[in-house]
Amino acid sequence: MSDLDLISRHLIEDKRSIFSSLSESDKELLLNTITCAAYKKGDLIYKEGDKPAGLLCLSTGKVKIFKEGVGGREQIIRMVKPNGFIGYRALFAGENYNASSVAIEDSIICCFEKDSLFKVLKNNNTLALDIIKKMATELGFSHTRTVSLTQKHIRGRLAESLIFLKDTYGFEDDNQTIKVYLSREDIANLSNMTTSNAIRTLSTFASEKVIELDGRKIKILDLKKLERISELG
Amino acid sequence: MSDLDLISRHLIEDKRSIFSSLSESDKELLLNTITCAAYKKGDLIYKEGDKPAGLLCLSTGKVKIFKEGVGGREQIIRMVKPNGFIGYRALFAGENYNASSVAIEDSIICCFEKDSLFKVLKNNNTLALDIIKKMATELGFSHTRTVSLTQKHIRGRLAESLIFLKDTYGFEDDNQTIKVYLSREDIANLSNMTTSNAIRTLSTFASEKVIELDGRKIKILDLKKLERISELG
DNA sequence: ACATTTGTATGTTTTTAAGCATAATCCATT
DNA sequence: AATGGATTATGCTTAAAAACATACAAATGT
Repeated sequence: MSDLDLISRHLIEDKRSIFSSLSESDKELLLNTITCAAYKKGDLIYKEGDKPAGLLCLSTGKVKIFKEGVGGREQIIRMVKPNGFIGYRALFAGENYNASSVAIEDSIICCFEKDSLFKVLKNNNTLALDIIKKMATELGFSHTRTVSLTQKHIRGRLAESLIFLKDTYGFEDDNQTIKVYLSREDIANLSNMTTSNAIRTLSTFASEKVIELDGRKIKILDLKKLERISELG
Repeated sequence: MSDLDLISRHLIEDKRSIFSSLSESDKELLLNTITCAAYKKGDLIYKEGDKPAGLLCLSTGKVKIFKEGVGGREQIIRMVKPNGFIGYRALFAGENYNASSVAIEDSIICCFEKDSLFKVLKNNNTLALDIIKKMATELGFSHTRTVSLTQKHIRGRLAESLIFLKDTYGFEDDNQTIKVYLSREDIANLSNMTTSNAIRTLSTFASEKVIELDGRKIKILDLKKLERISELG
């Protein structure tokens, strides 16, 4: 059995996978039509307007999903971690992608082929209900985010983003360093601000001993304070 | 048969309803546990933190859905028109509401009881897939809106909101007047700006002959121009 | 019919964050 | 090791929108 076989099998068999409770034959159907690919850091996975070929699932690595707005300025709308889905919204809406996706680390991504997936989906109500639940949760997240990004001030937005990154990717072994290494530009695009302001505000947080900076490494020194900054707006 | 019976039956039987293709017995199950209620303009339907009792569906009237943000400032995240669902996100996510809902016109709202609905949903895959599609579309809308609200300037945001209201509620018989009558404050809360700025910018649009104002009545005189303002940001 | 509140309108000031400029630093590649 | 390009850092200026202030009109309740 090849490495990629193992990888795709794991995506389905893992007990946290929404596919884990499928019948063996359904699992086989999905496995037989899955394709996996490796992406280098910075590689484009898909861009706005592309047609989804299936359901993408991140096996290893990290991925950002963003929309291009006014004057090409990008807004990151989601960060994906291993075992997370990529671009499922467009697939299920029957639309082309209206966001773009780029690997921010070397990544392996598997694609569940569309027709097989829908075939399985038609006969598995639990799966459909799981997807409904997943999307409803994501929609709630999106609404919350809209309000934060529009109403909070720069400090609040940046603090929220740092907490979001911590919640998504967790800490390194030191229990302080956020386990993702973004450029200042990406942090800005996540937090709806200019790169200069992201840099400036990060420095301010560092001088206030809320965080510690070392290149792209961000240590959270005082989570309580960061949460207070986030809530204050 | 009572008026309310007729109303709820119509919600299910109407060919555009997602329930129209259900079996007669499933329809009966839903109908037997439905409850309808009348709301006056300004009435609260539910508020953030409330627990959903079922799937709300607007029969007649108009409803706004909004979140409270920094300092109680509200952001309208959705406007509902007849036959539209209200509060389905929280229900399907298995969460309490994280937005509030208020009737902006006298409205009749029916509630499909939760357990019956899920019973029907478990045995109707097409229905589940329809809901997935609906939510995926809504999620796309939310992302687009996030980018508009954060990146566009005031004029662009207001123009977009006016077009959105036109697309949602349509025109009066004159083919110009937007068929919804919101306070300046609601328009502001829809467009992420202060009430003063909504008033000011509406006046500017009127002086530029893009729209015509008469109290809460808004006539779109030059849709092309409005679209251009919206796209420019 | 009157008072009271709520909503609309518009001018002025202040705050916030974007925009722009420049320098230093870090990387990648030759 | 040298070069060029991207990234990070920081100061300064400008633009955008919020905040504030006031006036007036419309709706609501007594």
